[in-house]
Amino acid sequence: MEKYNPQIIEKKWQKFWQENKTNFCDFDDETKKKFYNLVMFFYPSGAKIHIGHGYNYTGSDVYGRYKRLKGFNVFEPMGYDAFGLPAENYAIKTGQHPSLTTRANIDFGRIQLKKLGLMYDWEKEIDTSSPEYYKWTQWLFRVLYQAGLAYRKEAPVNWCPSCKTVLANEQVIAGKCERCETEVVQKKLKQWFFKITDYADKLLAGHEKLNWPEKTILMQKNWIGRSEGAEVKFFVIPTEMSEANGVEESLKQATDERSRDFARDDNKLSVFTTRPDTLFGATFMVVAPEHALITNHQSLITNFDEVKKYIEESKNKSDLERTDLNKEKTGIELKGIKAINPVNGKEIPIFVADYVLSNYGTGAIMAVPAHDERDFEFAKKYGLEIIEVVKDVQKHKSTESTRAQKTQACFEGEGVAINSDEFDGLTTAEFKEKIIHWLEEKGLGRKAVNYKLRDWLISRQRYWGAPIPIIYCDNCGEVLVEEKDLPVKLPELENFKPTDDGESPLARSKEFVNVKCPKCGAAAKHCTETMDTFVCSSWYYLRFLNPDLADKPFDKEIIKKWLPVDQYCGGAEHACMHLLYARFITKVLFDQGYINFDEPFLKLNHQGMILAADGGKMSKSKGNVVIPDDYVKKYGADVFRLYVLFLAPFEQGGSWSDQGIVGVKRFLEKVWNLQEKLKSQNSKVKTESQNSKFLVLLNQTIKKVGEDIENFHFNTAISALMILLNEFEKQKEVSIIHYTLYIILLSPFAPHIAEELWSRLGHNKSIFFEKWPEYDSALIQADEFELVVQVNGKVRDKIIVPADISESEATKTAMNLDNVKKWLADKEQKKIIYVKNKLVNIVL
RNA sequence: GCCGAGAUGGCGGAAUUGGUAGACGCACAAGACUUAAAAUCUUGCAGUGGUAACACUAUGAGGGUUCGAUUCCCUCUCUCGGCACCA
Repeated sequence: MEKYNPQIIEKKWQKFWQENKTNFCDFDDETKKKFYNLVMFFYPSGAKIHIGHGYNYTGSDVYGRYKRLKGFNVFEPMGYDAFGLPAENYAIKTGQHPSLTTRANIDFGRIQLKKLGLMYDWEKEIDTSSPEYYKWTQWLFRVLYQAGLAYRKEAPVNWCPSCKTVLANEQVIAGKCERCETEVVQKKLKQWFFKITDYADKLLAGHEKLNWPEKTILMQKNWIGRSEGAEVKFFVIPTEMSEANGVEESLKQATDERSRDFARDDNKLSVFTTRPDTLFGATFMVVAPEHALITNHQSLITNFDEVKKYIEESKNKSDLERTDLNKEKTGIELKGIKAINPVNGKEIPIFVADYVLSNYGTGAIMAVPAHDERDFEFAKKYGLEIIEVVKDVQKHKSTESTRAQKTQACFEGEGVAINSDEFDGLTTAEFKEKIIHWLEEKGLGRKAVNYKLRDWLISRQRYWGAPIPIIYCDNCGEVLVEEKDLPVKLPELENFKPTDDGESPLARSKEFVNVKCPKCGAAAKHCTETMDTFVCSSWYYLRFLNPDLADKPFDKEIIKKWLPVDQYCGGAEHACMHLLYARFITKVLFDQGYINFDEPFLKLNHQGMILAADGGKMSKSKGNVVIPDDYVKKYGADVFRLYVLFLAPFEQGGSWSDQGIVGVKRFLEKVWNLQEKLKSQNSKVKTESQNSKFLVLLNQTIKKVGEDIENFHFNTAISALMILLNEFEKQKEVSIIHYTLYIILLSPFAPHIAEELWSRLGHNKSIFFEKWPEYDSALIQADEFELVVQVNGKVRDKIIVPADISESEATKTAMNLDNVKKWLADKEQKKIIYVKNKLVNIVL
């Protein structure tokens, strides 16, 4: 018999699949249940398909092939997320136009993917950078705009004063431009946002429906960061006013003056707090450097120069730096103005400090140093008053709790109110409810919900993206491009590098920019920004079902039948961004009546990361990047597929090893050689009952492999297949029936060799038209088992006993073992623990 | 810093409604085959002691609950993913 030669058989079967359209998915097939098996599509940035893709796609493909054998009509598509910064950078680096490099990368990627033997339906390919696709990304922008969910406001961007370009966060290394190492500054630009915050509660509620990893849902929940509390308004008064008239009088005056106009905020400082019960402990206030209060009160602030300098300095710090608890907090008092604590009329100082962020809550806080660690630190540094208002009533009996000691000076937990006038003695929960009521009555505050989630900034001052379909007209303002005028085509620019005034490269094309207003016909300017690539990828799963539709984004009937996605597979790093954006867009399309479901991905699985052999990350600079092609060439795709899935639990990932891969190579060679042991059709089939141990293992393996694939536990499924193979090897002859079952079990993992062995049994059709085997539940239980005998919880002996042994019989047998008697001696037995089918534990 | 996950032999890993720690594979060692090597096959393989039977130790560190803890609880250390313009 010839040797196993993957190079020949893999080419043969890949050709066969293509010619016979084996993987074509007929959406109208009514005979089977649909199964939409989606994997995060490929980003053709210039880096080739690497091990990470190979890992992700193989795992998902094994699952898809298994589902197909289980009788589903499986749809498994692949496409290209082709817009974005890395693709643009690659083009700049190679000096070619991104449309050319992207096309080349896609073509190469497709060849690489086909070599891995993935079950993709190549007739449904999509490319987000094609006008046929981004026409509908622009259509999506229209949907959001018309629903009042797209708006423009000022927001800061990273700006390199030397390169005169906007930089992505990735291009800023330690506060400096990655190219010229100039200090990066923040520059404000008017930019487009999607109002994802309007959907915060819907996004939270939707989690109930999802069969997703717990941790992913938890991360999204924390990212959305819903918290309940109160909005409280503090009056701001000039210090001289309180000095002249006294606090009470000036407060009264201020209240009288403003009472008719509560909404006017310029003389009030509004804060959000989850702990309104600590209001009596608020001894100072802090505003973010960006807060409007500062500019509004510029004339009153006596140390404005100093304040201005501080604001300038904080501009260049990232949120991460600003909120780092380990860094010493800085701040400046706003001299000349004071705030009045609404609950007790006390006059308290106002600071500006960058540990308060402008984009969370109201951009200002009431500081309660006795009960918040950050405020506590700040108060100690600047010598501010600390008033304890919550007593810890929980008995901390453990003396070793270092946390309790650490927070002794600053108790952040819940307890009972003290130093809070008539509220003393209330529990935190009671106090919260009462004080909110009190504040509402006095018009000083109200119940409020706050979210960490921020609106989605979609503007990019970049060339390689979908242009935002908006025209600015002097007469009409923002005008949405009509649907009939879509797509707004990306102009073929020769120079697509960012311009030196912060505008998008699209501003270079006069033809693109100078347009007529669709409403009034006057000369107008086209928006030159492109959309965040996440917008393209937020709806791609819809387009796969109708990649060629020219007059609409998707076909309602097919959508109805095929969505939502049944299984989605991709990296956990997408938990808070792509996965949240796709859910948001889906909910918007649902609310606007375009689709009939409001969650895109019912079930989700993540793959881990494949690390280099030394356990470190793979990187180009280290030269340790593993490219699947090299291994496919050397060992074949089946070996590659098996090895990536065998080396670690799928959701965890692990390190690649050039040595380890030979193990699965040997495994497939053994499977191949099994052909020689096949019983000839004529030989008398011996009764299988003689071999009952083998039959038990066979049935156990069918059960385990199926269940493991269902749970994405591919490594243990492969291990079970290896164990069964080792048993086949011990046999003189292998029954064709068992062999047939085995090939089917192996086929999702190693489709090429399975097809070849299958056809050698005389079959004409692909093995993937077969049925996944059922196991015989009567045959998965062996008739004897190994009983573990413990004394005081330590294993002292093991014996083989019949499966139906009684407790008393088992105990009696166990106690009579020499090695057990030795330990029992003449000691008294306190109790005996018996675990059925497992163990006996004698406790002395 | 904040949010999330993880740590088991020389290596990748297995085992969790609390019940035999180390399945399966790699590496390594010995043997068979061979003129020889490779490949293949057989056997061994957590550590310490012992010819062995067996005993003790061991799942990042320390403590706790339990007849029994890799699994549950507390504290700590380290590693990884995300932190909103990489996608």
